[in-house]
Amino acid sequence: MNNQTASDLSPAGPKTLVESAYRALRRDIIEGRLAPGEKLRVEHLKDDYGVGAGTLREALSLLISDALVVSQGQRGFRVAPVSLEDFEDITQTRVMLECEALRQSVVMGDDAWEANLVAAFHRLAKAEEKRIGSEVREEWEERNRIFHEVLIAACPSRWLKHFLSILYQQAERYRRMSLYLQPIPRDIHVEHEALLHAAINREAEKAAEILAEHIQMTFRSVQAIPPEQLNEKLTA
Amino acid sequence: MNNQTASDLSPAGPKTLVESAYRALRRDIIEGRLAPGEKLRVEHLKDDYGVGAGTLREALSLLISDALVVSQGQRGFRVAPVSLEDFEDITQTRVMLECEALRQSVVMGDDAWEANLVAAFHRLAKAEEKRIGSEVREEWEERNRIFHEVLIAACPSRWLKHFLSILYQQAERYRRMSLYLQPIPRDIHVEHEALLHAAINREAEKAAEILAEHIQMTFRSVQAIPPEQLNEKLTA
DNA sequence: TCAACAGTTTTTCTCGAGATTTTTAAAATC
DNA sequence: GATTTTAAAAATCTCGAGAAAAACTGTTGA
Repeated sequence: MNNQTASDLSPAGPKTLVESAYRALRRDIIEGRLAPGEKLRVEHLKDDYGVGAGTLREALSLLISDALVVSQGQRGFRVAPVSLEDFEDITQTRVMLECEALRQSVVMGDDAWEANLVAAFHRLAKAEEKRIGSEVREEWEERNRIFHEVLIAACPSRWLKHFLSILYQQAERYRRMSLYLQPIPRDIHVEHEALLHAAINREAEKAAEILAEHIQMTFRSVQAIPPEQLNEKLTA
Repeated sequence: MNNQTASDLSPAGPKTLVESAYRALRRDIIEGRLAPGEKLRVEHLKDDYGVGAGTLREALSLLISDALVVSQGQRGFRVAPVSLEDFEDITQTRVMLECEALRQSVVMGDDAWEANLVAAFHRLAKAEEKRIGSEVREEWEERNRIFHEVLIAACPSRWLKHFLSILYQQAERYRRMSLYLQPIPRDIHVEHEALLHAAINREAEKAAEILAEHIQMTFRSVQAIPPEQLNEKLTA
């Protein structure tokens, strides 16, 4: 392991208080319990998360890696703001990087990779069947992330995968805001299935095209939300 | 400003002790005074940098954003290790991102961008003339960075530019190791000049090709160093 | 000679309190 | 009434000391 950042810090369970505070905060930001642009007052938050002030500051510093928190010297920390322009940028950049990673992965993946991919798809499909409930929602999110991860797992570039993990997190934050109001009906299952088959059949270019469409569709579904409803959420 | 990370934290002077410690540490890692893989003992370093333990820990946490420091829970911090494979990955990823950013920049840049580019090139050329000295070396590094920054300044993607600033820092670290031993004679000035002209003439594709070659050349010059000499530096 | 173990030392992690700076609110001046 | 000044309040930033974990050392036993 050569380059490591906060987002993939110790795959196992959290060993320190800093790390569990980091995870709890990250979750609360991505899932919107801490609103975009909101001020993060250390003195208040340390009680909420049950840690000391220094510990919480350290956790917030780690969240800067993920661009989920911003800070300006002597003026404390804030939840990173959101905007439609930012989400468009995230989407475009992600399309570029993830498609390239997928092409490489499809070319280089071995049998074990194929097996992992089929397994990940199966787990995701199971979660998609009962996608209405709110507690299965978390399960679906997790499995969707893993499916995308496994798709590009055979890509040899650590840096590409590192940047993608950051972009995925960012996109998840926007996606969660949109799911309440989802206007465009998408059969995500069909998209994932097409992606799986193109990958297994080693059709790199076709897989990349499907993936690009898949990622951009999520942006469009947010874009299509009437601005009035969005502004409640997007307080950039 | 939407997404901000440690690398571009407060463009002005350092306002807090955390930030000056962060900058001093970053400099010492990039310039090799803190060796790759070296353990970063907070109790020792706090004296060297004249800050408290908590403050130093926070600075180290920020350096994780830049992938210049790694940490494993309960086992402290280390300088990020280096390897030829890592540098190759950095190079490839950088070629991909920086060429795309340059294409967009060349297409979208206005007159002010052209003017900045010519100015940045001129300052760099001045520093290249007297490139032998060791104190002008720092000046050259700075101006080289700015030239590359201005080249892609007109690219509208904040995320692309953000990732590139990280990769540039990483590459600089490797480049500094190689300059002592530089075996392949390169006329860097000529490369920069060709880059400038292609950009000004709005030849996006040609500029991208020159840039790719330019970036890859640096990797090859490190690659060409005999492994024995390298291993003194690359202690991965 | 090597491996396992126990005690010691070092280091990391964590917290609470004090000094600066920013923010807020009220009073004073134009 | 609006702007500036002044004072109080809140928040950030910083440090040093104490608990928990890891690393080291010398010893014991096979």
